[in-house]
Amino acid sequence: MRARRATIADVARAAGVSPSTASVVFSGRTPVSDATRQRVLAAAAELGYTGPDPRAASLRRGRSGIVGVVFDSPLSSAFLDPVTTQVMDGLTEGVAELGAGVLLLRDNSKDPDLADAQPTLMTAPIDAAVLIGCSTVMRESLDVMRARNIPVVVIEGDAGEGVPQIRLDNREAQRQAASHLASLGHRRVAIVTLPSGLDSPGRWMEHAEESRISVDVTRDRLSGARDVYPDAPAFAAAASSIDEGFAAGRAIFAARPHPTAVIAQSDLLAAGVIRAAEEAGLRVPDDVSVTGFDGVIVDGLAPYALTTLIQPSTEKGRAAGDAVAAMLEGRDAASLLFTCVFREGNTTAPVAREA
Amino acid sequence: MRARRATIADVARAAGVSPSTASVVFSGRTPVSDATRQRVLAAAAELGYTGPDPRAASLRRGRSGIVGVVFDSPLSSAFLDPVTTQVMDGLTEGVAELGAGVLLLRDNSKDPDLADAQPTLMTAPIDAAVLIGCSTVMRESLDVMRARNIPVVVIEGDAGEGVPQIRLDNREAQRQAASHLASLGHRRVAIVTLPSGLDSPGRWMEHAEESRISVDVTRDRLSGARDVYPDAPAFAAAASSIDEGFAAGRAIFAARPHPTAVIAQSDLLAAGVIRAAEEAGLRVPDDVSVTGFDGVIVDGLAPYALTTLIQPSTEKGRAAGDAVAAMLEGRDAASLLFTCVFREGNTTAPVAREA
DNA sequence: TTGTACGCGTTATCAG
DNA sequence: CTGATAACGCGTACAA
Repeated sequence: MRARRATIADVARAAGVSPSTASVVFSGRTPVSDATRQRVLAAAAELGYTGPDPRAASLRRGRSGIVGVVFDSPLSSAFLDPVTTQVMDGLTEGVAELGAGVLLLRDNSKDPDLADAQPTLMTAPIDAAVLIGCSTVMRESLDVMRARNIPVVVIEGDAGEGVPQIRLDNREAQRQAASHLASLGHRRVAIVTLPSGLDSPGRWMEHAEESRISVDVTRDRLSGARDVYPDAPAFAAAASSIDEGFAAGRAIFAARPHPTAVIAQSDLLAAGVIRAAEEAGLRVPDDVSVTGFDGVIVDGLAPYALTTLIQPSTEKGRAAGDAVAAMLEGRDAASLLFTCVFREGNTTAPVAREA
Repeated sequence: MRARRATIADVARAAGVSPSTASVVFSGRTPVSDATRQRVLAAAAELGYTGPDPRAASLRRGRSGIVGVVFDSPLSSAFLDPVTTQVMDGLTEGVAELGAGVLLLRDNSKDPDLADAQPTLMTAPIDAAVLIGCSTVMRESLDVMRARNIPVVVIEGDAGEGVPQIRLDNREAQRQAASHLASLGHRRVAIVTLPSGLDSPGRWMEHAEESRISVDVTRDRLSGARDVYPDAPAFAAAASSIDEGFAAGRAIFAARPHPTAVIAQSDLLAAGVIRAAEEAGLRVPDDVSVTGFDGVIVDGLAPYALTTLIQPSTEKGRAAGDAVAAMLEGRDAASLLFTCVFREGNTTAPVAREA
């Protein structure tokens, strides 16, 4: 057994051709006569050569075929959210056309302990980066990206000027749902928001706090609801999950008289709210209407079909992939604003006449 | 603006030191006097040099700091499963200590169309690979891995000899749950299995088919149940989800007399079965006992606490990371067999006396 | 269609 | 603590 693995040069020598010819046989970027191809392949098989070393190829080409995806939350919790999952789906698909794969990266710019151990935007051999939900951090890393000419795209976040954003018109969409409820006659409405970024536990929010919400999505959706219901009480959930929606719902239906409608900022929250309503002996939508947001399939929610806003999450991921591809080809990518489609399910109904 | 980006050589020249010294300043692998360090850093700042190019470093070092994770299902569906999510969590943590990150790879060895576009085990610059749930495919890729001396580890799958496996004692665990039901007096029991790999739709399985189940996990858990209940009817779900469990439950509770207990091969399935039981007017656990498998938190299942087998999924991921680390350091990694912990929740109870 | 020549940007090694 | 040297393995003009 030879100490050193065979290189393409060895193969070329064995096949009696030049290294460049052998290279071309493997990359297929130039026509090669069938005879030589066979010789090269045979020599490769003989030597146990299995193709160009990706590391060397990536240095030479200046491309690694890897796109970094940066999360601002622990990966474990990120993948709990179906929307993130779908975004990843679209993204992987989008970058696949580019011949690239996706490298999971965690934003630990605020956690210096881990910063060394883990690969980062700065140390990973990536051709481009996609930031998911970055709100404020990582300015430093972003400067480095710029200095290195590494394209960056942000999904639902703001990374400063020059960084294309893929976002949703959250405010307008949420306003639609609110208007829908208003047109059904609902006046006593409660809102369940996504985490606000202010603090962790689920709780009622003061009106004055709302301007300090640091999570863009939460703030924008709330604004949309406020356009219609300026005074509705808002409960900030600790996370986007059925269980947190359930907790919020319990708090909400403890009030007397109970609200006749609840605007939830995500489908998972809405599902939890519905459970809480059932627990409180309220029928949905007869006694209380509930709207969601996202349009994801909530496992186990059947037979309800949420009235919700269907957001094109997979398309957002794809768009990010496309944007990255464009920038990699030297074109520049514009920011994109997606819109939601309102879907009326069976969880909203006209407000019951006050008996 | 200069056409070519500054390299470490430029920095060294500007700082009046040798390239190797400059390199050492950035890698920190050798002590450097404070004075020189400052000079080098200053020169770097001056030239807009932001650190070594990861691609070149990876060629030289022979390490890219990337571990590939190969899924045998679409990424979108893979991340729907909480167990996979947790495994990923442990894995990312495990490889982080190695200073590595995780590259998502899809096994498209049976789908030649995509095989070119997407990066694969063969073309991605990875230091090691972790296969999740690989059952039979990818032999070819595996040979290449071996030829390249790239460590491979498999989680809940079999990649042939020489490839360390991280698995669960599925059979023994499931037998425990079955024995628990037996000790509670249950005789009429139904089983809901994970997908069998035979075909997609959820349906009752013929006894004869069971030997042909191609998914290891499904087969092993079924064997465990069969050790106690050799003749219980088995319904193969189309996927591990609450909705599929619900469908299975409906089929199961349509029978008269209905089973007094259901063994589900996953918690999600169990949650769906419970829903179906409720729908059929059966109380859990009074009228029917249900056991799950995995010990994950099922969002929205409260107030039930499943009787289930808690599997150390995060630890499995971590173990895979550790195994990879070991192999990368030249030590060899042994296969690992994890065990589950039986947890009695409030979804199982003694069988009701036949009235 | 094939071969020649060179550099991609770094870092290990070892001597000073 | 610093510097000289020599790869790492490949792709691609360009010429033949």
